[in-house]
Amino acid sequence: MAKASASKERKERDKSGWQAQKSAMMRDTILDAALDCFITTGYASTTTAKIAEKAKVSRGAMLHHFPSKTELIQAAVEYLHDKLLQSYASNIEKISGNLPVDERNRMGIQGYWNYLSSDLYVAYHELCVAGRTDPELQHILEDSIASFDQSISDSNAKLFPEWVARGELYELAMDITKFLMEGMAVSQIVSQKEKRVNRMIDYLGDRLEEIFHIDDDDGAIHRHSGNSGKK
Amino acid sequence: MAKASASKERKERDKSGWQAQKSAMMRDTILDAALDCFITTGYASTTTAKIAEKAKVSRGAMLHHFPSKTELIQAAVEYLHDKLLQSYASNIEKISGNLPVDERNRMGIQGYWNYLSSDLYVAYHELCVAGRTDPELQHILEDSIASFDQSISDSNAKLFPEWVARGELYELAMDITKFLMEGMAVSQIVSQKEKRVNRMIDYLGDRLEEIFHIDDDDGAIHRHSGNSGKK
DNA sequence: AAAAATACAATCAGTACTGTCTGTTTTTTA
DNA sequence: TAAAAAACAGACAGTACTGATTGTATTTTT
Repeated sequence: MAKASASKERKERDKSGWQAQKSAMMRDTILDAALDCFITTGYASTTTAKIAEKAKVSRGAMLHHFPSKTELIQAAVEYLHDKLLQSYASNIEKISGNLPVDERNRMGIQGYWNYLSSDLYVAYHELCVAGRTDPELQHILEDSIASFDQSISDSNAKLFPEWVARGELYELAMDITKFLMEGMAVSQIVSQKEKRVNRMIDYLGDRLEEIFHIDDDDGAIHRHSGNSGKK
Repeated sequence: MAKASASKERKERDKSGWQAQKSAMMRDTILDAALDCFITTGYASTTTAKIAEKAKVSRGAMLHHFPSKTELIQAAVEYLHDKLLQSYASNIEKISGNLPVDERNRMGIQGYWNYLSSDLYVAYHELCVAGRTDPELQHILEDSIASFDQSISDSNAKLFPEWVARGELYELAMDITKFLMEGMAVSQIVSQKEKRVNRMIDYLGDRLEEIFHIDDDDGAIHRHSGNSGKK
C-alpha cells in the first residue's frame, strides 16, 4: 500500500523537487517491503530480490540506498522497532488516567492484545526466532528488544501508578500478563484459535484485579507470590 | 552421541550381520543429526550437507536413505513427534494417580515445564515458525501437531479425571496452563530469564487449585469464566 | 562362490542469492 | 547552461545448495 502512494507522490514532489525527500520516501518504501516480506514469506526466505520486487524498485536502486543486506536488515529492524512502539502507543495512550483502575486494566489488556495480534508482532516474532541462531541478527536485535521492553515497562508504570508500589506483586502481574498474552499470540500465529482468546482475556482481567484488590482480606486462598508448595 | 555408538556397534553387528539393522541405525543417526541442526543452526539454514556432516555420513549415503530433502524433513518431523511424546510421557507418567490432586497438579505443571524446557521443544517451535510461511512444511506438520495435541489432552484427562467433568472450567484451566507455560518457554528460548519462572509456576499452581477447589464458596471474587465486564 | 541387491561415495549440472561493477538518467550546483 | 553529484538500472562473478548420475564396496541370496 505504501508503494502505490509512493509512486503517486513521486510525481507531486517533482516540482518542490527536493531529492532528499524522494530518497527518504524510497527508504520507507523499501523498508515497508522488507517487513512485508518477513510477514508473508518469513525472515529466512526474504531475499534482496524479493524485497526489491515487492517495493517495485530495481535491485540496483535498492543497493544504492542499502549497500548490503545486513545494512538493510539493520534499518528494517529499527524501522520495525519504531512502528511497534507506535502501534503499542496507539493502543494504550488513548486510555485516560482518570478512568477507574478496573477500566484501565481491561482496556490495557485489550490494547496489549490488539498490539500482539498485529502483523507487526508477527514480523517481530519472526525476527526473534531467526535471531536465536543468527548471531549477527541477534546482535542487531538485542538493543531494540531491550529498549522496547523498557518502553512498555514505562508505559505500564504510567498507566497503573497505584500498582507500581506493590513491588514484587506488580512484577508478578506484569509477568503473568506478558507470558500469558504472548503465549496466546504465538499460538495464534501458528494456528488460528480465536474462540478461546476472549475467555482467556476475561480471566486474566479478573486475576489481575484480584491480585491488586484484595491484599489484606485473607491470605489462605489468595497466595500470590509462590513458595506455597514444595521447592 | 548417537554417531559414536553407531560406528562402534557397526562392528559388533558384523557377525549377526543383518543389514536392515544397520540401515535403521543409520536412519536414526541421520535424523538425530537433523534435529540437532534444527536446534543449533535453525530450520532455515539446515542444509543436507550440514546434516550429513553432523551425522558423519557422506551426502551420497544420506541421499540413499532419504532421496530428497523433503522426505528427510518429513521423516525428521515424525521422529521428533515420537521423541516429543516420549519426553512428555517420561515427565508425566511417573505421577501416580493415587496422589492427592494438589500433588498431581504441581507435578503435572513441573513435568510440563520440564518438557517445554527441553531442546526437543526448541526444535518443535523452530519447525512451527518455519511452517507458517512454508506450505510444504506446514502440511507435513499439521498431522503431527494435531495428533500430538490430542495425546497431551488425553494424558491430562487421565491425570485429572476429577477435573474433566467440569467442562468449560476444565478447558479454561488447560488453556491457561498451555498459554502461560508456552509463553514462558518461547520467551526463554529468546533470552534466559529463569528467575521469574519459578514464581510463575507457583502462581499457576495456586490458580488451578483455586479454579477447581472453590466453586460453591462465594462467587464475587472467584469469577472464573469471563463475561464479568463488558464484551 | 557367483550373482543380485543394497549401502556408500563422489562428482556434476542447474538454480538462486549476494555483492561488485559499469553504464544511464535525473537533479543539484556553479 | 555546463559540470558534478546523486539516483537508478542491469549485467556479471563468486558462492552455496539441491538433486541426478555414475561408480565402488559390502552384504545377501542362490
